[in-house]
Amino acid sequence: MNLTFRQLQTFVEVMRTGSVSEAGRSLGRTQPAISAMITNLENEIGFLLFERERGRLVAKPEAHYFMEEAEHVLDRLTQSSRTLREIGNLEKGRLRIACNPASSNFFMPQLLAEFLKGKPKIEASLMMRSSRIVTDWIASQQYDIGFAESSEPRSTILSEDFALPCICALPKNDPLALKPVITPHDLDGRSAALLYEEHTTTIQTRKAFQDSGTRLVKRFELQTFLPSLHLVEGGLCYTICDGFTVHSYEQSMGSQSNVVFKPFEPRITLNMSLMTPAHRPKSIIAEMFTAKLSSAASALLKRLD
Amino acid sequence: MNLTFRQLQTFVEVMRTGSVSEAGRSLGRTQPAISAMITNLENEIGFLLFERERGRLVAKPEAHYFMEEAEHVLDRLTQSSRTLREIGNLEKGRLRIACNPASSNFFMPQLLAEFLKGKPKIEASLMMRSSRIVTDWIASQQYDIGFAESSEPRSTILSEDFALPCICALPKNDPLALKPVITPHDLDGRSAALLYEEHTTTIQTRKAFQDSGTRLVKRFELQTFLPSLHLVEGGLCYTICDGFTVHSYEQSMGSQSNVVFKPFEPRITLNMSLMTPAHRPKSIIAEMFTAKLSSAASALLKRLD
DNA sequence: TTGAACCCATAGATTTACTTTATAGTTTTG
DNA sequence: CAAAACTATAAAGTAAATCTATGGGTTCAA
Repeated sequence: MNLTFRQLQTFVEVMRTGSVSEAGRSLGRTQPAISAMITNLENEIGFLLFERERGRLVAKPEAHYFMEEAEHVLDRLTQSSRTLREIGNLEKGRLRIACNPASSNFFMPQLLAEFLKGKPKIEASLMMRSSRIVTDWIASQQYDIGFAESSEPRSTILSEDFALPCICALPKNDPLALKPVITPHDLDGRSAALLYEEHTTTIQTRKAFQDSGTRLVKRFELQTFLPSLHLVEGGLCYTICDGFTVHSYEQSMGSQSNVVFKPFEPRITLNMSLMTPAHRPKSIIAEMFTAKLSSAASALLKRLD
Repeated sequence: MNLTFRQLQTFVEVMRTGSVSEAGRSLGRTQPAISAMITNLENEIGFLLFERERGRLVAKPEAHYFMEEAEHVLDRLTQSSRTLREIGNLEKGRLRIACNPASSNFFMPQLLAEFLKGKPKIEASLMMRSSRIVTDWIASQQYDIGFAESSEPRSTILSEDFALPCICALPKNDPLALKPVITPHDLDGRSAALLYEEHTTTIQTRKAFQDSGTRLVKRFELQTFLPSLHLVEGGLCYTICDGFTVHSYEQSMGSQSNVVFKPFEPRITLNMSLMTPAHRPKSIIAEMFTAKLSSAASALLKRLD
């Protein structure tokens, strides 16, 4: 016995309308089509579902029994159709994102919020971890999308890289704020806020000062750049921070900030990677968000230049 | 979007086996058939379920999502198929039977037990009530099958009638036990056990004695005949009882009984009706049992003659 | 590196299943 | 009693799924 969707649908409609002709009308088919399909169904299951009395169909008790089953099946099927349509329309799905602290303050949450607008059924998670952990999570396929500082390429990770220039932050009233570009000479001997020594920005900054024979004075050592901007605000130091932090600060402060951002030469870059697990297909929703993230990162890169 | 079971089945098999070719083998179809059906499914739902990587199919996350749905639908469908098969094999169904007291002792329960042998999923009920109530229950379609003393024909009831001759019960050692047929003259003036005056057997018995000018001496009045046979056993009376009671007594006593049964002339008949609701289709199981009951009643009728 | 054995996709022919049209027999209805 | 329901059946047409045949790609081992 091999039931088909068409048979169930036809049977249910005949039961509901109580007539072959009416079912045909309601299903947009002709009466003989319905009649033949019911006859065929009966032959297939091996017993009569209806009795033909005076030219009409009368449902046998077995038909009522079968009716419940058929309706359940059809309900499940239409539910599946709806689910598929939702997936196709990007209304439904799952999105697991991990990012590093710098991008987690404003950049990523803003992007995600915008992306999820009008998609209430998307189940999304955004986790903030160190870049090393984010990378591991992508390699182990625990997350769909990772955005963090670049590390050694791995075969298990597909990544798109962005070299984001770091920007020098100075107090608004600092005379240097009038210069279009800041160099180590401008900052010779002044108090700086830096990250821990192993961080790529710290290493690059030290090298820049060393190469130009100027003095880098570390007055503050922090885990992330964002708090350092409040120190700059207070005139306590300058800092050369990443673009995400600039973005975060501008978003949170608006125009009434007491800090100005200036390009720094030589370039100190923060290499960010947009990572996805290799050897595994991406969900449609993940592909869409990856594209959005990629273009947002490019836009930020362009703005920082 | 209009999903078919064939599509779901094909998709599920491809997911399970992880390959179009393997799914084709397992489904008894060719690889191109599967390939085309998957492509078609993808076109219909509007997004790709698989990625084609180096000549292989790799399921996208959406496919896993869809897989659960598809399996649910198919599970329900195969369950429905099984239910239908069970109904077709008379393994499943419902049977509501009502019968009068006389047939409820042995006749009906034996018949039902035999019928239900090997049909554990049949939900059967057998109720004993007066013939009047049984008839009402059938007319009101509360029961599928009724077996009771005949009453006036009703348009709401289909019935098959059986005129069962009543049989004279005598003590084994009674000289009359040697006669092949008993008549009112043989019993003139002897103690009898009868049912209540309104009962058809009582009326017919009285008339038989009256017509032959002999005396009917009612020593016992009972609701049913079965207890009267124990009085006959004790040599206290004779009785002219219905065939079901004879059947019940023989079944319960076996051969070591102290009662003999002899035909009685003129005939006293108990009219029984096998009733089913008119204007409503019978279930297959009810039809089967009706047929069995009909032939059992005919057999009993034949045996009593 | 080359051939064998896999894999999947596509095209054209074929088969199958379903539908429509046409028709006839019933029953119900006005 | 005629008209308008209803269902069933047969024949013809259509759409969908399948098969055969083929080609291109990958993997594996000799």
